[in-house]
Amino acid sequence: MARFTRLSSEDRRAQLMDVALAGLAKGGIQEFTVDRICAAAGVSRGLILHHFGSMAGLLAAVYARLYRDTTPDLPALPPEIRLNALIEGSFSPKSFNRDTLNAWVALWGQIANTPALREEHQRQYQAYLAQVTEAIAALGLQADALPLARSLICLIDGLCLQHCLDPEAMPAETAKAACRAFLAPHLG
Amino acid sequence: MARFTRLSSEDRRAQLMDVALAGLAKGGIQEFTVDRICAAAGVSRGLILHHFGSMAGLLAAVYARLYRDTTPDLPALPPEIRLNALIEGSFSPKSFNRDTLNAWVALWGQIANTPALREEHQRQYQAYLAQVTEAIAALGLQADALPLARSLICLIDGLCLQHCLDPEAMPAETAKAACRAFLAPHLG
DNA sequence: ATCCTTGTTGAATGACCGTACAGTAAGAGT
DNA sequence: ACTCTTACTGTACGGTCATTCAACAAGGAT
Repeated sequence: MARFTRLSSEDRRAQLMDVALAGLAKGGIQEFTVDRICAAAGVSRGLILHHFGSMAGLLAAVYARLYRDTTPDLPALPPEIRLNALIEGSFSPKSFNRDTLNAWVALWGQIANTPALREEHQRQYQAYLAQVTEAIAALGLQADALPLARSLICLIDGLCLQHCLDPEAMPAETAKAACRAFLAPHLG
Repeated sequence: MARFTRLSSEDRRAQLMDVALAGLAKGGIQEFTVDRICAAAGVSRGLILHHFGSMAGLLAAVYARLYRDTTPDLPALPPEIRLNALIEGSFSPKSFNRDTLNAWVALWGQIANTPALREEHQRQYQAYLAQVTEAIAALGLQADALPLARSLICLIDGLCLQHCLDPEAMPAETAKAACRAFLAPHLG
């Protein structure tokens, strides 16, 4: 009779990241503690450090997971629908809901003061920016794609922040319309 | 020989808010503790609760102070220069620097999980939105001022977030240009 | 000079924090 | 059936946390 189930390192890591992410979504960074995460996952207190080295390591891993789960894989799509997929994906119920955005904002608040998280952010953002820039450049416009991509990302982030702090003031359709209105002058 | 100086309630509150804000700017929400704030202010540990009731009360007061210190008083300006003043003010060195933005992002991360801060945010944002909407409406355009104001605020917030997380990737001039490019199509 | 309001102190409390680590056991490989 | 790797447990540790509260004193009022 096994006293505990022994998972592969990969599976256990995934479980702990999921549980930690759910905590961040529900209660912000205050929920991100060894006790609460291990209790919610049903494992002992020592397991997080075994798999992630430190709480900062888990935080960085959670950030990467959130990025991967909520940003579309643009290069896999035909060039002409990438921008639309970005907008639809960013404001789809899976990404654009209070819980998920709560986790985003909670993580943003830690980036400046957590070196491991900071490095992970640099990595993820750089890849994300490159994808959006490529999606714009692929349309073959005269405009400079890079600053346009930066601005679009900033607008999306701002809209997400707004929805998180005040959901009824920024519904998904309004947010999509704002992005399209922003892009329209540049797309002719 | 006085063992301590006795300030008016107003002065002591202002001092504690300033010290707390400086801590948020320097080290994020981790610096927002009774011990650190009181030590930095040179007062005893009991004083914060005497003046603010709780740490959440101080947090809400700090948020209001940050809002007041970094947003321009638009109604006091002539209508035709208000939007420009908003952009210049939002990205002036006083507001658009890593420390100040670090405090903003740290506070955003707490809004969803701190009722007192949440209420303060609703108050401040509503007043801010009204001012920006009025600044747009005063120009007498055909466009609907309210959604435009919301989008502009989101863009500004997103640009601030970006600068906070990655300053060199989003200098002030780039941010201003993004705002002007956003507004241009609507201003004719 | 005395009183009174209230700003201020600082110790006490009980809960929670992340990390270290020595020991346990699961389950695949042989 | 045995070994070996390593996932896993759970206590212990030194700090830090917000809050409470009874006592103290500063300084204006009278």
